Amino acid sequence: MDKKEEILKAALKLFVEFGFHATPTSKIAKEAGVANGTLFHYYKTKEELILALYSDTKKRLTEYMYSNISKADSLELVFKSIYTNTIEWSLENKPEFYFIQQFSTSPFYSLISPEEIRKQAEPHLDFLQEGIKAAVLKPLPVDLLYTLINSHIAGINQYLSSGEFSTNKQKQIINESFQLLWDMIT
Amino acid sequence: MDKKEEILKAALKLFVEFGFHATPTSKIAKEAGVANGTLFHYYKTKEELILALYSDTKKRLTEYMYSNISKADSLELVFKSIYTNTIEWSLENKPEFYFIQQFSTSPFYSLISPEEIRKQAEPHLDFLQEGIKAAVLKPLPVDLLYTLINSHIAGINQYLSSGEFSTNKQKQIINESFQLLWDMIT
DNA sequence: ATATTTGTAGAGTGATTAGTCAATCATTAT
DNA sequence: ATAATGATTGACTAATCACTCTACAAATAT
Repeated sequence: MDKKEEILKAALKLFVEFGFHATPTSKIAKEAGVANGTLFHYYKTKEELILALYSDTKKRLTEYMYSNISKADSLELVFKSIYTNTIEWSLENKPEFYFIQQFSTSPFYSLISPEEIRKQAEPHLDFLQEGIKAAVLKPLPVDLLYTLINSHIAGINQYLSSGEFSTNKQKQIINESFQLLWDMIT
Repeated sequence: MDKKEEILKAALKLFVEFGFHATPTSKIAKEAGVANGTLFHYYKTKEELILALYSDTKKRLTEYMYSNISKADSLELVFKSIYTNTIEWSLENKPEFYFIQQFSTSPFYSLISPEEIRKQAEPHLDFLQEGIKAAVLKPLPVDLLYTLINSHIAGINQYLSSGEFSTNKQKQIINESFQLLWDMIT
């Protein structure tokens, strides 16, 4: 058991349920099964813990997004895989996905340096730029494209999370919503 | 000067800057120019104040969305007016719009009763249902349509807020993004 | 005029919080 | 074996917080 990870896991759970400031570090430590002081041994401040949790979670999402991609496929198929991966991850890791959104619309987000934001978005922007160069995607500003795709995914996640859908129905909605998105940006 | 309004105004400003729990009621009272006790005279608890601020802000947005609509216009033009109104409002009331998103992705959101959520979405859903019946909009589930449109608007707001665009460029992006959205859902 | 309600103030309170600290325990290096 | 470093603990503290309370002022009703 890695205590550092246990602390992150506990923090995620409690932040999602109660919010950042309504979650005392003492409760995080308790939930993680460590002493109060141990938490501050690994993270100098509560803020540092929050930022670390965001970076960690975002990193895990990005890794999953680009997993199981066969480079041989057409750009559309690669794009669809990334899209499907993202929504799958968001549904299989609801607290994590919710946390990312909660964090992004909180004052903590402004504590992330512009460099790190750019660095995190870079692979995605590069991929989109490729699609534009290949004349597959519409020649829109990549930032705009990126934002639209992100919002679309957030919306689909919200829709699928709020209702009760069978696995098949879910897959169908994901496919259909991909087609909507794809038609919009190509 | 209505002190009740001053308190809401102060709370909005501080919540957006610091977050709900990192904003003490004492600071809200100070910013509003009233005494500590006065705040609790109007709002029994801090939670009540937060919920009131959300309802109030959401209500003002909805009112603006449906303003200056000429019923004689085609469904597309009406839809476009609502779309444009919404984005205009979001840009002219950035803190308010940001607050709505901050609130929606916070644990406080679950304190809003399902009835009020339904009631708030109802006019929009009715309007979309109309569009489907008239065979203008694709026959998708209205909830899905609604969520997709909302996300799209949130995305455009984020894009327009993050960069520096001239008024004309802004208008152009709003028009283009409307076309993207319209093509997607019709 | 008098009584009653409502608005306003700000000092006060008990509970809670982030972070510290001195003391052990575990692990590794020499 | 010994030293040194890092991990872990939980009691402790100074500050802060949401909210209360009492007093008084203003407005309204009778």
